[in-house]
Amino acid sequence: MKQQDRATQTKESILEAAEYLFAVQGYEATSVSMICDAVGVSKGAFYHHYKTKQSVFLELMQRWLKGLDEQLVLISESSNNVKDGLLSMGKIVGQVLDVGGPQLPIFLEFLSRAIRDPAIWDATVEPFQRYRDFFAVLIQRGIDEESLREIAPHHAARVIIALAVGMLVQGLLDPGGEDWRDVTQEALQLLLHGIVAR
Amino acid sequence: MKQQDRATQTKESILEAAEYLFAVQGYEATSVSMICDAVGVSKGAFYHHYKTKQSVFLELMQRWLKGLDEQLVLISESSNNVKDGLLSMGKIVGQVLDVGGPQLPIFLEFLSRAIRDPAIWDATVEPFQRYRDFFAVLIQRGIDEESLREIAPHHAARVIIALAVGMLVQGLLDPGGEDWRDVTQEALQLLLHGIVAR
DNA sequence: ATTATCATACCGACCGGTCGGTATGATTGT
DNA sequence: ACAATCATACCGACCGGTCGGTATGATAAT
Repeated sequence: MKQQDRATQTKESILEAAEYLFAVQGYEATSVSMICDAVGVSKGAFYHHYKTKQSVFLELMQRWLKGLDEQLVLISESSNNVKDGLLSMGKIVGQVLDVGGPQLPIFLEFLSRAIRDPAIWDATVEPFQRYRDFFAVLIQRGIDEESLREIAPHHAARVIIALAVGMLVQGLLDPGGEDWRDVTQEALQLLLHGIVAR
Repeated sequence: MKQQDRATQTKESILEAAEYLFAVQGYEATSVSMICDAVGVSKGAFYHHYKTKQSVFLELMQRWLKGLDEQLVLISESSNNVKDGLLSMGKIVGQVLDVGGPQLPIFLEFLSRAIRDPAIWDATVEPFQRYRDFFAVLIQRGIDEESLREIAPHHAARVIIALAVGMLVQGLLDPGGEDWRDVTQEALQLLLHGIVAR
């Protein structure tokens, strides 16, 4: 293998090990040495590829958010009907929950660190607002095509986000409890049609 | 002042300082020494009243949850109408958001530590399930009195919790952005009546 | 006098990060 | 083709500092 290839391979391995360890043990509880041991490289190698421990965390987060982005645009493009689009949005939550028992707690790690760390905050909040705008546009489209009631798109978008985040957190705290894909799907149904009697 | 009074005073001060510092800086970033300095007592005093640093955290969390409990039963008793009860539930979120800019991030701290720490997990998840049951009962009551559609109470309860948690998280990540009491209130309205056109 | 309440001094482990050095390709001059 | 030169990738010992927690003694209330 070429030198450069092996280098990127090393860098990638560090990232993967860090992702796993951060998820299982948390950011603070995971030392740089542990990551190095897991990969089988030295601390020198680590600091050759990454400036700080935090920079690894940040790159991890940006990948995660990028993945969300891609799934969102995929759904928005593949569904012409707004209502169905919203419903299949629920599948994203299911997918996120599916990928990882162990992979998932890193989501909370992202959030809790975002509050304190300005660099992390920038990388977190900005996409969050983008997601909100995304849903707001989607809902406005639904209103225009008269498949949705005349509601405030921004507020409804916040509700959608809240639902997704809340489901993720619950799925996190009660792992074996339910099939959260179904629950999220039904949650969207409830939101769509209301729970009050007619 | 009597000796015992001064002792409980000290113990309480430690708890308050810890709450503040945990919220502002996070659990790990807050050292025992910092707490002691903030209170103006020695480490000996700290470890006289609390077995470990974690035990302080745990007691803090139990108080927090107990406060939620009390507000919930208060609302359930004060409102005869189920629909209004749900709406005023939204006020809890508002209140939680109100009490603290700086006090609030500790909520995420609770969550993220609950995943890793079994002792914290026990103290977190059990109340969570109790809240869910609480709402499930409330919703069932609504169905019985025919003010709500015939929906699955358990699932709807999860939706309510998700909404609350999601709103808290959003309020956390976007502090100056909105009046989250209004948004939560409107979110409940949307959930109640649905967003789909009739 | 005894016990609860605190203060002081200290321990051992561990942390993120640095640094001098090496081993091994890649590049260039001839 | 081959050697000289340079750049990249990596090693592992080490540093200053911090952490949670402890051992022991002083003080003061009962």
